[in-house]
Amino acid sequence: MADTNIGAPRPLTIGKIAQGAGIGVETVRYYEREKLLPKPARDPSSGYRLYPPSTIARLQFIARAKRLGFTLRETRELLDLRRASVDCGNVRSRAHEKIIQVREKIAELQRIEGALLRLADACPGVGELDNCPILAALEQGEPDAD
Amino acid sequence: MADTNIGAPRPLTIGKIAQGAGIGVETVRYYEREKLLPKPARDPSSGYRLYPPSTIARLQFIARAKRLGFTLRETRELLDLRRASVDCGNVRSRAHEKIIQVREKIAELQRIEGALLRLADACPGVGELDNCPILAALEQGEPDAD
DNA sequence: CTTGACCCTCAACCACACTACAGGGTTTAG
DNA sequence: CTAAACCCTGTAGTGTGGTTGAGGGTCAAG
Repeated sequence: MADTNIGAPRPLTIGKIAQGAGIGVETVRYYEREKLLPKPARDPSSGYRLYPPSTIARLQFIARAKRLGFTLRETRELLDLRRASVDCGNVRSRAHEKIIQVREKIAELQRIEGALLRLADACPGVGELDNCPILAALEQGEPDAD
Repeated sequence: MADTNIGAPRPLTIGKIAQGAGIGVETVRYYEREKLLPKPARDPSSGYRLYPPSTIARLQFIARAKRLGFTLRETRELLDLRRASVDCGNVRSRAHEKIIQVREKIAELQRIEGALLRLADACPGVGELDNCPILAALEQGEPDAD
């Protein structure tokens, strides 16, 4: 009875999508102001915002990007890649920039992961941890070639 | 003449380590207040802070962690793992928590990377990008099992 | 021995990303 | 029909992570 009716978009109110994404209603309105969400349709009589269910996924994406150290501005740029379908070459090069960014983050996390693993492994059995060469790895990355 | 004299720690002033790490002098003092850096030695006559060169690596680690979405508090916890050498079991379990955190971040970044790659690939040749299933991937992750 | 670059403390200020009212209208369950 | 639960706009406040400035002392070159 629910999945036979695919023609209807069954729009959700702001409270529903906020709850679905695990964030506050105020935050959703904030993201709209900051252009991370497009302006939604409105109920003509009440003025209530009406969202397609896919908005929940979009909000979850924003939350994930945030946890990964992307600013809202950067996250908006990621989301805008899909909208800029007019100029494909541009999208490609922007996407590649973002891919490089993402790969750098992954590499840095992997270095931290390795250091933490070695740290956890080395711990029981040694008394002097303070000048352990393993820990130096935690504090050293590739030299910045900026 | 430089590497034969390993006995001398040749301490650096705050300006030098800030420049070495690519951050501001004020930020270094801020990190000291926030206990991400231990209180450094001081020149007895001038009161100037004197840092061991390894401080630069520590600051670079902080910068990296920040870019990866760790808060200063979380970064301090990472750095404190080495200091807590007293209680090894504790260090191990804390390190494992952090490893799990780091692996989640890596997995999320890899999903984003994959989505971006497919986006860049799919771009030239199609006219309608808006309801492309590839883009749905960018907006969808594993359901939160929180 | 001065002048400019550097350092000190302390306090105020800033941007970002929310979060919480105030003061109102709407919807819905009983 | 009323009361709770929801929604609206707008403005103000919060926490984090710095940044800037005032008012001063210190060091290195000429």
